[in-house]
Formats: sequence, structure tokens, C-alpha cells
Amino acid sequence: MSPTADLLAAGRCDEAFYTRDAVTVARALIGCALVHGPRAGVIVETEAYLGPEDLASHARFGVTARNSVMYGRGGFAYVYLCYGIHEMFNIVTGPEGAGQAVLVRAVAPLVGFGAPPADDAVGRGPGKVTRALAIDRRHDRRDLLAGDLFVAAHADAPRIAVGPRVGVDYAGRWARRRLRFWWHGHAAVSRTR
DNA sequence: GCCTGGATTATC
DNA sequence: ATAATCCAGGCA
Repeated sequence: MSPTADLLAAGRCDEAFYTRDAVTVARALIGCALVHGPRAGVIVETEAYLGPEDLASHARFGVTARNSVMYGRGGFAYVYLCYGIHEMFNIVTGPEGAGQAVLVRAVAPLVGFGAPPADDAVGRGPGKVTRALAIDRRHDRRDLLAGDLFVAAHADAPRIAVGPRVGVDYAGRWARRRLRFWWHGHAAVSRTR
């Protein structure tokens, strides 16, 4: 039997979870539940964005109107529109001023999906995460420590695979850093390497 | 103000 | 391989 959203709420991650560095949080998130209201998915893929020096990160511009939440304390959502089409869900990490975040790139259906998970052979990636969980820019800057959008402990730490982040080839040497993490062998991961 | 180019995805 | 679609950030 699958857990209910109420049950998951009991395991809500706290401030100490999010105020660690982005790599630690990105790894720790794999296997956790991402809950939004009646729906939840198991996080199976993440990417760490390290701060202003990370040329693949929105934080590279310094504090701007869009990204300022990244420079706050960990535990808040950063949601933005990419390519004019897709909403990207990120979780701010680290202490105030760090400018770090973790992008959630893939979840596997857990609760609140009426039909059995539609054939997910196609349609992968971070844009699908927000679609599946009905997350959009209205959730930008939402506090994950309170309210109906949060992360909760769920599965024991699975075997984690590591590789370069996706779609950041413009970032030079930062594009080659192995800052993408995924549940090894999980079918819902957007790509295997 | 104008211009460039995306932390993407579905389809050709 | 490429269209879709829009807005942030840089520069004038």
C-alpha cells in the first residue's frame, strides 16, 4: 500500500536539511518524496547549482529580481520559466547568501495520480515534474517548511549515479562538473548518462 | 527599448 | 534536426 500525503507530512524535511551545501542536499533528495497537496512523487534525479561562481547557474548574474530567492536561506522554492514553455522546480540550499539551489529533474509517481502512471516511456525531464505535480511560477519563493508544497523522507538512500548536468554546455568547465545525481537504474530518470 | 538565447520537449 | 514560446539580462 502506498503512503498518504498526510503520512508523508509527518516526515517533512526541516531547515537543517536544506541549509547544507547543494551537493549534499542534491544527493539527499534522491529517494525523498516531493509533495504538493494531494499528489506526491519520489525524487529520482537532481542537479546541484553551486553559487555565483557556477557559470551554469542563474546565480552567476548576482542578485536579480528573478533569482534573489536563491540568495536567501535554504528551504524555499525557486520556480522559473524555461524556453518560454517549461516551469523548472528548484530548491534553495545552504545558508543565507550562498546563492545555491538544486533542480529536481525527475520524479516517479507516488500518490495522487488517478490513473496508473501513463506509459512514461517518453516525456522525461524537469518540465514534466512541474506538470505532474501542478507546480508553476505561483510557487516561486514558497517556503517548503510550511504549507502544502514540501519534501519528506521516504525511501532509504538508493544507489546513486553521478554525471554532468544537462543542457549547460555554454558553461565551459562548469558544464563538465559531475553535479547531476540520479537513482541508479531507476526507470523514471530522464537520461542514463 | 531592442536583441539574444536559454537548467526543454515533442515532433519531423 | 528543429519549432514552439516568452522573458531575463545585457547593452545602447
